[in-house]
Amino acid sequence: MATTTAAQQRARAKAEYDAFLAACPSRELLSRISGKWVALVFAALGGNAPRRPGDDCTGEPRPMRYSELARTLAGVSQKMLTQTLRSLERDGLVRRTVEPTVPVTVTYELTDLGVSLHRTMRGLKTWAETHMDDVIANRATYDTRTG
Amino acid sequence: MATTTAAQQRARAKAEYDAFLAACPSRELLSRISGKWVALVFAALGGNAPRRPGDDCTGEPRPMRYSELARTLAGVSQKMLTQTLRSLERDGLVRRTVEPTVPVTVTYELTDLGVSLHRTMRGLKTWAETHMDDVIANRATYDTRTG
DNA sequence: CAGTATCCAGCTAGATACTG
DNA sequence: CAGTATCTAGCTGGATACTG
Repeated sequence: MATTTAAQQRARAKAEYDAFLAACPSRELLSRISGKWVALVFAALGGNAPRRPGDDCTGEPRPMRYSELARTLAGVSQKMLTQTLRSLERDGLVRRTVEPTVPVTVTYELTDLGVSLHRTMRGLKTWAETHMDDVIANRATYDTRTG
Repeated sequence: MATTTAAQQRARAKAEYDAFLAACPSRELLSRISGKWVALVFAALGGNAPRRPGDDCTGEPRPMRYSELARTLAGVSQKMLTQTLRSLERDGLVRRTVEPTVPVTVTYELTDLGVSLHRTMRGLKTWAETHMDDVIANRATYDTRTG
């Protein structure tokens, strides 16, 4: 009988790897931007969503109010919008400004860090627009081949 | 009383938006690459993981066998490794080759499409390595400010 | 060697209702 | 207007055991 079982060795490897994964900045970033509404909030605050349906996008970052974001991201629940904005604020990607009017006025805008991340994410957008058709086609082919 | 209730209007907006979201290539791509093991598989097959702990990375894409991948991605379960590889194969990002030896030899390698996506993802990696420290610091500041 | 099959915990996100 | 609070369904990923 070995001094460490296979299960123990796997548990140790897992613990080490979990630590590595948790510390890995790329993984951290991926989980950051892959939230369901994160990319949409970036697009809206980054000026890549039309102000109104049908309008052109300016491509210029601009502040937006909570209710305007809620309208632009049609379908988002209040809970998820607030949660998403809060976590982005916590990470310093979005700035939240409260004006003490009655009722209060709250605006959100991208920080410099947020703008920089938004620019990086547009590389993904470009790849997606260029190649996702191929991916979808590959899926269809695979599915018919395998029944 | 209105002819459509607020709940009905929201449901309609949600249905439309869900369709938009499902069709959005960027969202599709994000969910594709944000799987826990996807980036690691890309790094391994793309030559950005050391062949053995301590080795330098070649940066050259190369085929790897299933067991070699399992060793490189320490901590991955067989289920998740197989599932990840299958889905990448389905999307045409990874090619799976079976040699009918006894027992069988199976190798995985990036396709051209996979290499192209891997290159795009390195933009994220660069941003992460440059800026994630700031993000972590921002988090800490936010947490102390809010208690 | 390279998988399948089954079961289960934890997390993400949505629905709904309420408030300073 | 801009939230908070609570409950819950569904999905992702992990543990474990078995196989051509």
